[in-house]
Amino acid sequence: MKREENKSGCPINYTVEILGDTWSLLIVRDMLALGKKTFGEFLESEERIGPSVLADRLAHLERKGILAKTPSETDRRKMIYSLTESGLNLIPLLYEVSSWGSITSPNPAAPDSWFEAMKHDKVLVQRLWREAVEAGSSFFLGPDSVVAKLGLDV
Amino acid sequence: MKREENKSGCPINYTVEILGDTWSLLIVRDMLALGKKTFGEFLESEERIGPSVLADRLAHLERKGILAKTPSETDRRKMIYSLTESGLNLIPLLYEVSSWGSITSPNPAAPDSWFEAMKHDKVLVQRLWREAVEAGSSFFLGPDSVVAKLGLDV
DNA sequence: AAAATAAATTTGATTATCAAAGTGAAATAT
DNA sequence: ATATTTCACTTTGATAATCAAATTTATTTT
Repeated sequence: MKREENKSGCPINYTVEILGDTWSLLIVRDMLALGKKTFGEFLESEERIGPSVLADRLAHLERKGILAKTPSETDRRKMIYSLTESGLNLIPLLYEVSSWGSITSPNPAAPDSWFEAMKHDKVLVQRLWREAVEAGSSFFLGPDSVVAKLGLDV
Repeated sequence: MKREENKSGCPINYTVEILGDTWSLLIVRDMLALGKKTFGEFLESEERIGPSVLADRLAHLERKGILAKTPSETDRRKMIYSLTESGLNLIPLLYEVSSWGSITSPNPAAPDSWFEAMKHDKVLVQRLWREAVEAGSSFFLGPDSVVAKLGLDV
């Protein structure tokens, strides 16, 4: 994938040039859905991304303004990755990516609470998702998670 | 991109493994937004896809059940590509891809009618978009286009 | 002081992508 | 009827991305 080009000004092409690869959206998913924040946590993803590709994708997403990197205050080896405003704005997109995969895949594997959440109004779920992340939680985890607010996974 | 793998059952990963590349969503865009149907029309896209990559992506999307290929009845050289039900179901995803690109890109280039449409209720626009394609039109073109139904581009 | 942990980087092989040229069948023009 | 054009690809050879595995450097824990 010859990245960094500017093949056209089409907004769809813009998004695809930033996120159209195998790993970028999975990293964003790990942040938005599971609250992952460190290199080591991303390395442990279900899909087994390698460290060289991970480092490359994180640098790419940082340069494109999707996420930011700050040193941990408690452990100076660690870097903390967090989403920018543009990264948070990916919630509706990620919701539709997950939704299409859920209805199209012959055997989608996700927590039951995801499939339960899909039965609710999508605008509501997407708003709760943003509020969860802004409060330091994520879709599935934390006291302000979508799962907690909707009373799923009880 | 080592395609055809099954790295996990995650619905997001499922979608990304099918559509996570530079060209697949642009082909779907050309079909849904502009009503393109033939190899030659896709070749003329703004982003200048080459014939070898186009042939590969079309075969990929056909094998994944996003589109179908039938010989033209009027010209036996031509193949007509059309979207399947799964392909039509990409409308909400493509809408969000375009929406994120529109608010994130520093200089998005699209017809004014797209930006006008974004001001309307997204569920309405997505429903009109599907109806347009089902009626043989597309987002921008044809008597049943979204643009026509919303009275944009007058 | 030694061992473990964290965030990457390096290496060398495999795979995808690219632009440019070429192919064969069917339609159109002469 | 013949020549030319159109159309949907395929082939080719170079460039670029991706991969798993091993290594490096700095920090933290034992």
